[in-house]
Amino acid sequence: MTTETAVRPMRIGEVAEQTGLTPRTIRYYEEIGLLGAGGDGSEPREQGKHRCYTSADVERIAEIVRLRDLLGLSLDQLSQLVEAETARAEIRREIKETDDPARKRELLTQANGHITTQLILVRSRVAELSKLEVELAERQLLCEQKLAELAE
Amino acid sequence: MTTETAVRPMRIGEVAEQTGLTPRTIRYYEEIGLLGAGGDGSEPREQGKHRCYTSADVERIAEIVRLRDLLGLSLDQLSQLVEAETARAEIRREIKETDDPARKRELLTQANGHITTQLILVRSRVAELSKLEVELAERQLLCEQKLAELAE
DNA sequence: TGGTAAACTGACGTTTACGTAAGAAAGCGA
DNA sequence: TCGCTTTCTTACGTAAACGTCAGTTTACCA
Repeated sequence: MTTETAVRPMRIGEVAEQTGLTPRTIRYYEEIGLLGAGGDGSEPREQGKHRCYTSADVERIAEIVRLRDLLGLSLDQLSQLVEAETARAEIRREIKETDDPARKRELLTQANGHITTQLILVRSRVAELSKLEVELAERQLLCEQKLAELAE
Repeated sequence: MTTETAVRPMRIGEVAEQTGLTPRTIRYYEEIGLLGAGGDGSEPREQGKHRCYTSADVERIAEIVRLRDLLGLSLDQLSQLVEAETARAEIRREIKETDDPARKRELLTQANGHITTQLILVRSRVAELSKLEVELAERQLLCEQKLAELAE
């Protein structure tokens, strides 16, 4: 009797459905190094065999897509930003497996750095957009005032 | 003696500098209808003659670039969003020149609609990004907590 | 009224981000 | 084990957004 609630492996088609991407796009992202080579973090997959993903992989991919859409970065910039999300998966895996507290600290610090980088970018983007929003709102107000004057 | 403080006409190179675009890009935007055909709102420019822009044109172009960068839209979507920014320049010009209050009201209402459309888009984008920001911040907190546990 | 810097008009080239087609191989249920 | 669906790899195709000549033409100024 094995653990029934274990990670159900998925193939590329299902991942594509759940992320809104196409299989081709997923392969392409893997090709340019934006996604990890095997699918999940296990052994690098043998030539010709089907890719295999876990639900954790799906979450990571979905998040990359989210960053892509919201920040409008090129895939190249995106790669740098997530600094091979692959590596992060690697990190998470290693965090759970290692017992060395020094190593654990190192990994956590690294992950924290990645998050911080992303936060900085997101926040600056929010700031810029907010500024734009204010300016647009002001113009809208002006427009409405003029309309009100005309109506009196 | 002419009005010395009048609109100083600019040529494409200067506009490029001020907007951070290249002359080619400006011509391209004009080519696809994102920018108006002549430069400024005067007569449509004769074949072969230099394009001529006013500082108002520069502002409009800069704003289009801003929307492009912040929203990450395709130039096609962007065209729809600003609905030929040309038209808006046209509207402004006509607003100043017309004395017909009915026409004026119509133009103002139209301009207001454009602004509203942009505001909706910007606001939804801000909302999405803010949500992402919160999630990233939560993760960051978690990371730091774990690090703190390790350090005790 | 030359001369020169900057601009104009094609037209083809390039990069990014995938789409699409073809033939072979893998997986999985019956 | 057979058959069918889904993937795999390879490779060429494509749309968007410009870059880059090349040969002319303007616009400005000494």
